[in-house]
Amino acid sequence: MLDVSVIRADPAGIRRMIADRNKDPAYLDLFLEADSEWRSLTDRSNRLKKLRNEVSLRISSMPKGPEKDSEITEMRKVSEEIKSIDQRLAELDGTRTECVLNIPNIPHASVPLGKDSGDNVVVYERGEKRKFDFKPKEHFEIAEDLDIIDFERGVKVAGSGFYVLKGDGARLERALVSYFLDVHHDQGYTEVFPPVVVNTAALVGTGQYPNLKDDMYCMERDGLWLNPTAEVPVTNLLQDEILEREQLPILYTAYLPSFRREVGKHADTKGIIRVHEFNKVEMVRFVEPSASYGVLEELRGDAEELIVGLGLPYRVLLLCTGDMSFSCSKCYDLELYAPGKDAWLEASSCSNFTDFQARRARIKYRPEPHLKSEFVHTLNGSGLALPRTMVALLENYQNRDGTVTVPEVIRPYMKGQETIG
RNA sequence: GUGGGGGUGGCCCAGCCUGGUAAGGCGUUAGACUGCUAAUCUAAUGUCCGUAAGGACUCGCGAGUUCGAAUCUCGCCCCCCACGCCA
Repeated sequence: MLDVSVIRADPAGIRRMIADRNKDPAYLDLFLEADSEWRSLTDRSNRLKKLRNEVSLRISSMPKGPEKDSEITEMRKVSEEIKSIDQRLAELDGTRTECVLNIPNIPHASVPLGKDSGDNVVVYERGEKRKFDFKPKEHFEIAEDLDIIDFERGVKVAGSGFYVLKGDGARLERALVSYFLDVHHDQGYTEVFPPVVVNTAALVGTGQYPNLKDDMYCMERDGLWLNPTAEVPVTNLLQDEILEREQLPILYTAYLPSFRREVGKHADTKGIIRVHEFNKVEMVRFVEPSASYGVLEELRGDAEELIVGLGLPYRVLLLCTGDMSFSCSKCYDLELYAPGKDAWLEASSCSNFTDFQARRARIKYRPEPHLKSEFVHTLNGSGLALPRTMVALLENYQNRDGTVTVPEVIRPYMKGQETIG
């Protein structure tokens, strides 16, 4: 969330920003209204409390008698008034909080203005698209022919949008996860394995709640949610903490299944491009504010290293204001080329959240020892999402005879196996 | 799940029975003093409102009683110990 003083200082600028991001400006208007009443009532409540504090202290040393009784009667009335004002204040504060939680982060100056995904900018494209001397198949054909993905049985045990990896498919998935984690380890990340479920406070912290609540699975009975991305549990590991400057930067990587309801999304019914549960390796960084935009480039490089290692063609997109997600100030998408489908698949999203998440989750650090603490900046990026990596890999490495060559960097994780099928 | 103990400022800890507006210590920073360091002394070290002066809030969270709640009452959360159950 934004610093309320930033909102108060330039409401018109914030209104323009919200429009650039295709978000609802109603929360801003409601905030400004509630905030101004909240401030004046806060002042009034404080004055009455001051009076009560003074008189109460005086009462304690007064002798019994009519004078004391009348003071007590008077204060009883004051207390009632305070109570009713504070009730109204609580309502107003609730409104203020709700509003400010629904106002998006401010885009960085380098982010292109744009309406939707059509206005995203292709920064560059790398890796050669392979020339096929046969018609490349789509991933689900390859996988079914090799019996490494079972779609029907996934539906049987969990429903549509779930699938089963089998045999070399399951082994390949596990190998990819290990490869990703090992590369991140060498890049300086500390591996963590957090809970798969998260509470509502954690979702508020990273910004998925309230605006994405319909996209997540909720276990109402226990007040828990299935994480939509490891970003949520990993970033919130440091919720409510004050770090010393020497502790920064902190780099975490995590492998974790992620869950999305995908309501209202156009269904890619065939295959594993859009599913309800998928594995993902995530990178999360906590850094000093002045470093964050430079670190975003590094983070993107960390994800690209995986793609280059796998030998897959890809491109880098800089998202425009209208297409960026709610919490970030700048975001790159990495898209893998899938020749069977002849399409670019988003396999990673690398974002700088500046202090937006840190303020929601109260993650601070002290720039100077024991002086005033400030919010850190948080960043995260996928490295990488498994299903789409799997799709790109199967389609790029397929052979005329229906087999799939295992990329060299993956072979050590599959006991040296060179082909599947 | 049951029983017991606990949650107090950046950290530690007193106060709770017996209500009167958070004591003390540590760490750190600044100043003073001192050849230097250490020690010592003084001050600062949470959030909010306010241009400021100033004020309010803050004792796990929420509600209640009271002129007044860290303190009393009720509900909830979390941690520790023991027992129970269990992959």
